[in-house]
Amino acid sequence: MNFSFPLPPFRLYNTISRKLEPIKPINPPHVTMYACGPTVYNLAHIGNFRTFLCVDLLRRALELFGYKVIHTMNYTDIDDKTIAASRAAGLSLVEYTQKYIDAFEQDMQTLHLLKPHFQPKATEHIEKMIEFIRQLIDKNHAYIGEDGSVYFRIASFPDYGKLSHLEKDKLKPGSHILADEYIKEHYGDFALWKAKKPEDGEVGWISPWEIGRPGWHIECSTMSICYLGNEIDIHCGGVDLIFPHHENEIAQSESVTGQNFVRHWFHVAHVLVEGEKMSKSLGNIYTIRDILERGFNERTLRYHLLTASHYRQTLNFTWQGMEASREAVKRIDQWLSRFQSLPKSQFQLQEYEEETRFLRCFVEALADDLNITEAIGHLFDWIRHTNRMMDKGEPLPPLQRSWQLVDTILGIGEFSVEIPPEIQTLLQMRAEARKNKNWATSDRIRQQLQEMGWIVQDTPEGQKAWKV
RNA sequence: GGCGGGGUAGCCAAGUGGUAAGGCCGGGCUCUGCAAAAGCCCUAUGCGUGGGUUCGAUUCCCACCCCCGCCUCCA
Repeated sequence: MNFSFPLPPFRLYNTISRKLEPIKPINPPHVTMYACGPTVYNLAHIGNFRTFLCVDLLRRALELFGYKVIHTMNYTDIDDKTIAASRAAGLSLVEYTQKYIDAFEQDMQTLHLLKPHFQPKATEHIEKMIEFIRQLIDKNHAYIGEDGSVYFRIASFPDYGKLSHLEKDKLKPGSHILADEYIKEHYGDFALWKAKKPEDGEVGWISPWEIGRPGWHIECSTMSICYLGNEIDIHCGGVDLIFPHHENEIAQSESVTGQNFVRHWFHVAHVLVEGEKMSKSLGNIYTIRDILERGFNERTLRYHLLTASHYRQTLNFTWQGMEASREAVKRIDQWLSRFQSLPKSQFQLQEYEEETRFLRCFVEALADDLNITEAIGHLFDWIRHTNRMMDKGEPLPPLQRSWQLVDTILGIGEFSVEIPPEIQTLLQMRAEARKNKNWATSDRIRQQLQEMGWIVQDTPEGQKAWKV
């Protein structure tokens, strides 16, 4: 994308420094980005997708700024939950998780998420994890517990706690301390390899230690290094992963490589539903499909999860909020439909100061820690401004061009309706009736179309129809 | 207890040391056979509370009150 103005530095909040910092890629223009993906034991919910949507926004913004992003997102397809759920379903682990991987990919498409370049599965990298753990043991960062599991020794890593800003000496066992905790040297030590237990059923891999399976954190370290290198530019995830997951990843990775693991830590705040945390007992865990069933389309959902608040701000999901977003998307659609139906001859202003100003503001907002909320504000200013020009019949700048740029970021797609033949026929009949000022027939057809799920509007350019 | 985030109009939400973007809702007008859309106008002397610094603070400092998250496997 070429801009007629200089691009500002791209600044992003870095969890580890707690400051806004310019992106400094290791090998510009490439940016290596790893995102902790879903645990595939059920359908992902809107909270999960809010995070992935923000990661997607980050990627799109970086690409707009000319960076070549290499995006990796893993699938956690082995852990307590996947094992338990697959056994309960009477399926093998792979059969079971594949079902939810497929569902997740479908949902990603629904929400117009760009496909990551790599989507590795934990179960396909067991060998590499074993090698990784072996190195940790060799370097005396890990030890074998009495139960045969392998644990990371946090005392061996002086920087432990640098991401979450927790002091390892102050870590105290919580109420949910596990029965086998006494096996570990320090309650902060965490499992790299888990020895097989009866409840694991058939699941287990042969290793230099007991038969078993990898701990959770090791997969991300292994796959991040495997696909993107010892040090990467950006590592993403939900805020809940800061501790212990990402803290542990740092400890493992830096202990093995002796290098800095991640330059920029990007964390997305959580979603609440009607002011409350999503939970099974409240029955307020919504999946993408749940939202669509409520009659909201996927573009509204994407728009809402992306723009209702800044990514570092908790998003309180409400139906009222969804309705507001639906109206906002409709307003954008009306504007698109309006200028797209104008003759080419009306777009005469190749150079238009106001357009440049708008694009500049939009881009600068994004460069300022992905301030999408502000960027959208500029978009609506631009919409109002150009609607006014259209009202007056003034020459217009090439609106399609600026919209395309904006939609590179928003990803809510073009407003395009495929009108089925039967609807087309009714519209023609109505147009005919209107020509003869046969209002009764005109209104009857409009009513009929509405019952069929189509809204029709009369504009100076003729009828316009779209699906509810 | 430790660490962090937040309290801005009916709802959502940016933001700045000089006097409050934007969206939704609501009201008025214009346009229109009607409807819808669109445009224009209106809608916070006010930014949790109390002090302080300042010519001036919602924005800086101090104290206090609420809400939320994390503190071992939840995005």
